[in-house]
Amino acid sequence: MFSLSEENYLKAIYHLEKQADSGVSTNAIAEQMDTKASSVTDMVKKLSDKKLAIYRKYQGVQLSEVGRQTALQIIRKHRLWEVFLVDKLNFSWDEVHEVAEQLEHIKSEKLITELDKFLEFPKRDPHGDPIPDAQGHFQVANKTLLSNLDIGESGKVVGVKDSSSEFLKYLDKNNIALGKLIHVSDKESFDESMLVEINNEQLRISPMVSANIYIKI
Amino acid sequence: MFSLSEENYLKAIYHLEKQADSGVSTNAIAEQMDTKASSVTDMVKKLSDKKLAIYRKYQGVQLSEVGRQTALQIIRKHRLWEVFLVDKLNFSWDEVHEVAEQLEHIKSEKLITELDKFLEFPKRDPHGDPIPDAQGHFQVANKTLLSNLDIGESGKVVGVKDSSSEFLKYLDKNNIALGKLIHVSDKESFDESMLVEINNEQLRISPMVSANIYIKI
DNA sequence: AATTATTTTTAGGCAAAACTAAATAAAAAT
DNA sequence: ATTTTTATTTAGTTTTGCCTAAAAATAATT
Repeated sequence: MFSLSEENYLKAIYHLEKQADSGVSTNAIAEQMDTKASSVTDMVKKLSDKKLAIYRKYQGVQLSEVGRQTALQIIRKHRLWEVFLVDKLNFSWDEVHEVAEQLEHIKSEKLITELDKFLEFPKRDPHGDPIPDAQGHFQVANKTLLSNLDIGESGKVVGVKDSSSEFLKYLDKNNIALGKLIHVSDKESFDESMLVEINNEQLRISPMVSANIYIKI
Repeated sequence: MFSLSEENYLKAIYHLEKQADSGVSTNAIAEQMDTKASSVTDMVKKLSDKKLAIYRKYQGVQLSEVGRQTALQIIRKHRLWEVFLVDKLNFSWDEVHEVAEQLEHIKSEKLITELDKFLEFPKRDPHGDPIPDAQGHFQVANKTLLSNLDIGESGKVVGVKDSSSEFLKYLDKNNIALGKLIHVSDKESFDESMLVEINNEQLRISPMVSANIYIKI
């Protein structure tokens, strides 16, 4: 159907579209994919020819409906495999990304249908991200970043924005995990650091950290 | 490490080496891989440069020790995934090949170690073929083709030589499966067809069939 | 508004892995 | 021992996806 490279571009554009509201820029894609802008231009033309994206020179790209659906199905596979790795194969949440990055490209309708069933239709991946269903539908959680909470507020950890291995390991080390209750005890105005209570302990966290933890109040 | 294409060549050469005792011919590889002889020559040179194979012009190829080990690890992955698909995801033995063909190229040491553990260290795949361990060791079963049995002999079905979907479906339809006892009641000398007893029923099978079922006496 | 800086695109190339067609070597047949 | 057939290799192309360097368009500054 689509090449590995095409699939990766669709995924990257999908993720970038969530942030930027206008068209996604060539440079943004190049950075995300760790490639050169000229390579992006080439591929974006190809996606446009295949009706997977809408592209106007110098104006950036958007996914077409078909492109969006395709991207969602790749994300679906990625996240289901992540659940598999963590729930069944003893991977930790900071180890799954690379492998899921490969597994998401395996082509088999039955494989993914059965995997979904085998995992009992999980709704979220190990990082708290929603898993689209076969129709591309998924629940958008109403969550905010921990950095948005005011002193005295509390909520439950429901996701992470940065899911890099380094950040996840930091969270593990400090016993911050999905589902945990977190309370904002104090906020330092000059550096935006926070004093939070979690696991009945006080912990000081930098704005880098609080801006990457999703909370549901 | 190695490209998808390189891995597929190593696997093909490995399988062909089992039959042909001298070097594997360019044409044999081309046929197996459904490609052209000239493409094979190109790749075989590359494998030779990388010390994965020993190649002398016009004399065919053999795998080096490294090449053999690499091939065995790909086969290990292929067969473990087949077990996973059948045991955990409700695939039937005629549906697994294509998907395992893709999954075998996923690169992750941990993935395969944990998958093996999760499946409780299976020794054979759904077609009765042995699964090499992490060191490339595997049990060679002493089995013969059903076509080699004489009238009056019996044995247990332990494998298939042809594992094409068509053949496996034929076996399913006739209730022939791994582990079943089979008895040779009669053999027609002029067309080599056989009358066998299986599941307490008499069944006439052609030499095409009896030459593709492995039996342990 | 003109200049400068940044972003994006074009043009031309490269490597991998395939192909076709032609040339050469090996094997088989006369 | 030639000739014919078959197998293999070489040479030259193609496609995909990337690259660099130069050109063109857009955005930012003065």
